[in-house]
Amino acid sequence: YPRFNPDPARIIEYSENIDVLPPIKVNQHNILIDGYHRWKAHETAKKTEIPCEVVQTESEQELLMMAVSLNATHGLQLSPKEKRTYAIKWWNVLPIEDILKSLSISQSTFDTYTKDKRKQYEKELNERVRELYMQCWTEQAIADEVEIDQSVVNRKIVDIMQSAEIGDLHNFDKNAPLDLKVYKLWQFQSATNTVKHFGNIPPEIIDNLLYYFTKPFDVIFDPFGGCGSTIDVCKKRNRRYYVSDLNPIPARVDIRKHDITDGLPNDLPVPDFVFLDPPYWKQAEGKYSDDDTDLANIDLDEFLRQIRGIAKSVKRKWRERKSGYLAIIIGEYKDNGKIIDLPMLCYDEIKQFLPLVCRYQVPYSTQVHGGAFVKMAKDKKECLYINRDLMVFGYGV
DNA sequence: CATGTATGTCCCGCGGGTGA
DNA sequence: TCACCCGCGGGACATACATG
Repeated sequence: YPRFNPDPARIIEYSENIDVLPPIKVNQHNILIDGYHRWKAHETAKKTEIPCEVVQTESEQELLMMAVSLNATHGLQLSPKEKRTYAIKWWNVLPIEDILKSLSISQSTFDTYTKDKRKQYEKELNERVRELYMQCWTEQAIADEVEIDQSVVNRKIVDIMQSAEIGDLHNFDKNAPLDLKVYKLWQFQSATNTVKHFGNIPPEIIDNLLYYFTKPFDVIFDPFGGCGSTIDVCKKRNRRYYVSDLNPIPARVDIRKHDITDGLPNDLPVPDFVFLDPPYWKQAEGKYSDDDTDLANIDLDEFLRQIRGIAKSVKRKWRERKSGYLAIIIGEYKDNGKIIDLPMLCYDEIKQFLPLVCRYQVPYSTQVHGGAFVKMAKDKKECLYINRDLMVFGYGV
């Protein structure tokens, strides 16, 4: 029943004239549609029977509609407040003509009732478009998702970029503090990401890379997404991101599932910045997955071949425009006491396609060598590595 | 050639204003 | 609150353009 506040005086008035009241209206399940006051009047007059008209209703919605429209045309009209509530509730759910008719209000009244709701809806729509655009969805895919035309999406995106560029381009530090590194030694406190995932790196590394090598709305590609810290930083810094992983963790729906050993994803836009934080060879064996195609589980030659393949296909993407950066963070690896200089080996592969731009030292924030291993190293007169190399290849714009 | 993006044009509907 | 008018923004559609 649609009315919020019944009128007691009306009930008493009706109860004194029980015999002349028209029948009330219920549906097939004895749900009251029309005649609440008449019904209450019968109760007040201690009657056990009441004349009824039974109608069929298909849905909850139809039932409510019928109740409201009957109410609006006779007896006590719904108050404007009640009408407003129903107008807002039905907007974008029912055809406008039906709403206008049931509430017996004009288009302009309906418009003023629903103004706030429509504004809110528009705002949410734009936010959703922006979100999907930042996740590197194509305009057509966004259009399908939010059920508007591609051209509309295109114009919305132009708006978004124009309105954002003023502040964000030059004030990197505006929204969130940046732990900026001015020397080529990038040491940070610890990995702060709360989601536990082996091999996750401090997000400050990506933050600094974005500062030095990218601008707002650049496309950042991270095929070893892990726990998604790249996404968090990109969101903060207004960068578009395409983050994938062989086995995305369920908690992060915005990490795409993709096996980078199959090549670059075919829906990847031309990236401006590629970030590689690969699980390297047997150091992390089995810690990511048992999948044979996981880079953590393959042998050294195959690992290097994959790195080479990524560099090659990334360069192909940049064939036309000759701009973009590829960064890789990687440390040495010890195999039965024998040191494998992975950074050098990776450098050898990547430099065949892209020139080295810059190289940083990134110390591990946690203890990486056990006591026994340190002793063994001392005995064998060997020094132990304690940092990763962060190498940036590519071309400036 | 296929896919994705931008643009020109038409037109609906919304907002705002006014008077009843 | 409603009817009416009017101006304009934004959405739909078709199509041109860009890119790999």
